[in-house]
Formats: sequence, structure tokens, C-alpha cells
Amino acid sequence: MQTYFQNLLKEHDLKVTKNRLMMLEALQEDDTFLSAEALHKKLLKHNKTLSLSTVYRAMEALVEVGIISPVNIETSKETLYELSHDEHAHHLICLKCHKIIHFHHCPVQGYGQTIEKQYGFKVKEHKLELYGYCDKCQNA
Amino acid sequence: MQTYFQNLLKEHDLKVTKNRLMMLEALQEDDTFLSAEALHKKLLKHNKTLSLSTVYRAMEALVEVGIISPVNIETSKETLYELSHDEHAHHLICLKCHKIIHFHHCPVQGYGQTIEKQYGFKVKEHKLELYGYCDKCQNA
DNA sequence: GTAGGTGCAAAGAGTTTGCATACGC
DNA sequence: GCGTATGCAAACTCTTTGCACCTAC
Repeated sequence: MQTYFQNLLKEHDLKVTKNRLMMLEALQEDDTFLSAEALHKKLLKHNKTLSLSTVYRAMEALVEVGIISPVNIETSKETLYELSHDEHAHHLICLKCHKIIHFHHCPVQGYGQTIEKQYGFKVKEHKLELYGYCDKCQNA
Repeated sequence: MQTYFQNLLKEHDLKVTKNRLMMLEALQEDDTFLSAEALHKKLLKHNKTLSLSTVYRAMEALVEVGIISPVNIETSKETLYELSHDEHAHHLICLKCHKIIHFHHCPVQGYGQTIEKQYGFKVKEHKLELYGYCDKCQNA
């Protein structure tokens, strides 16, 4: 599995460093969004001198080549990061526990054409977030 | 028109002050989103000693009672504010000139039920933003 | 008169940058 | 060895807070 990330970095002309591999593994392990600070805190166990700015710089580089994706959600001021998925996805965000759930069906698909006709606006991408309460938090 | 805002403030048990009226008028005049700083800069003409923290505190109070709405969009780090509209709306955001256009038809309406069935997630609100290029910027 | 609003300065959170050193290739 | 990555400290941006004073009601 390490080999996979090593190749991924090489493919994008990024140097393979221990720090970057750790970050990618941590993101994979959690399979959810992590803030730069959360990632930093988590990885200090493995590299006591890891700097927060290194995390930010790595996130920047990885976002640029598309290996990871940043998201800014309403329930947090921090930018969160996750491994990019092939599939187009949106998010369910629990207002109580802040858990983030991906869902892959996109109710907005094809809607860009309607908008283009109506507003002369060329839609390139979109962001849909549903806020509410998850299974657990509803029953608590 | 001033009277309208005065009443609006009173209705929500907020004191009617010159600063707050100015802010609401400025937001109305622009009919678009303004950041706290943009609002502050704009109003310094009318009140030379207006403090940025006063703007932030006013925004907080006005958001709390629903007179204005905050939005965090991907093209700006700052929180932007606008007068609340009765109608449910989403946004088209130009990636070049950063203009924001409201649109009122909601393609996600009723979609919450599908999500609730599928994920046991109770949807309370949602946010849809379409990013792309406006009329003008497409032809430039 | 009293509670809430305001200005100013300082603090705080999140993020970015400059620079010297270390490391991948 | 060259160029990128890293650690550290400092700077920067946006926002919040403490406190004394002021103003709406």
C-alpha cells in the first residue's frame, strides 16, 4: 500500500518523503477529513519534529496535483483535507457530531445546462452540502 | 426606507443605532455580499471613527436574528454578508470576477427525503454553489 | 438610569513566508 | 551536487475579546 502512494507522488513529480507518506496514510486510515492541525497532532507520534508548516506545504502541493481535496465546511473554520476520490461526491454534515458522510448520487447533474440557458453562466463545478443530523445524533 | 430597517431592528429587540442603519443601507444598496472589511471601508466615509470590531459585532447580532445571512464561499477567505431574502436561494459564483448571482429555483428540493431513507440522515438545510464563468467573463 | 452598543488596543485562530539546513534523486 | 522539502520563528489575515466610555430607550 505504501508503494501505491510512492508511485502516486512520483507520477506527479513530487519527491517521496517520509512526511508525505505518513500524511497520505493518515488520511487513508481515517477515511475522512482532517485539518492540518489534526493531521499534525496525529503524526507527531511518528515524527516528533514534524512542523505544522510542513503539513500546510504538503497539503498545498498535494491539492495542486489533485491527490487530495480541500473542503471548507460551515461547521469548521479550518480547511479540511481528504484523499481525492474518483467519484464525484457531495457531503452530509452532522450539525451535532460534525461527522461527514459522502454520498455519490448527484441531484444537480445536468443542471448546469439549465443555468447556462437562463443566466448565460458557464458552470464548471459545484458544491452541494446537506446539513442535518446523523443516525446516532437523532436518537440522542 | 429607513423606517423599514428601524422597525426591523426594533422587532428583534436590537437597538436602533446610526451604525447599524448605515450597515443595512449599505448592504441593500449593493444588493450583494460584502465582507466586514469592505463594509467598514465603505462606511468610514460616513462615520470616521467606525471600528471594524463594531462591524463584526453588528454582523453577529444581525445574523443571529436572521436579518442578514453569512456565506463562506471558496473564492474568498472572508465571511461575506447580505440582507436575508425571503426566498430560498443558491449562488452562481464567477471564478474570474467573483461576482455572485442568486438563483431561486432549487434542484435539491425534496431530495432530503431520499437521503433520509438511504442514510438515516435528517437533512435540515443545504447549500448549493455553482462555480464557473459569468456572461461577461466568458467573452473576455 | 440601565442595558446594550461602540472605539480602541490587544489577543486569538488559522495560515503563510523567509531563511538556513537536510534530504531525495 | 542540484533542487526540493523541512524546521523554526516570525509575519500575516481574519476575527474575537476586554475594558472604559457612550447612547438608545
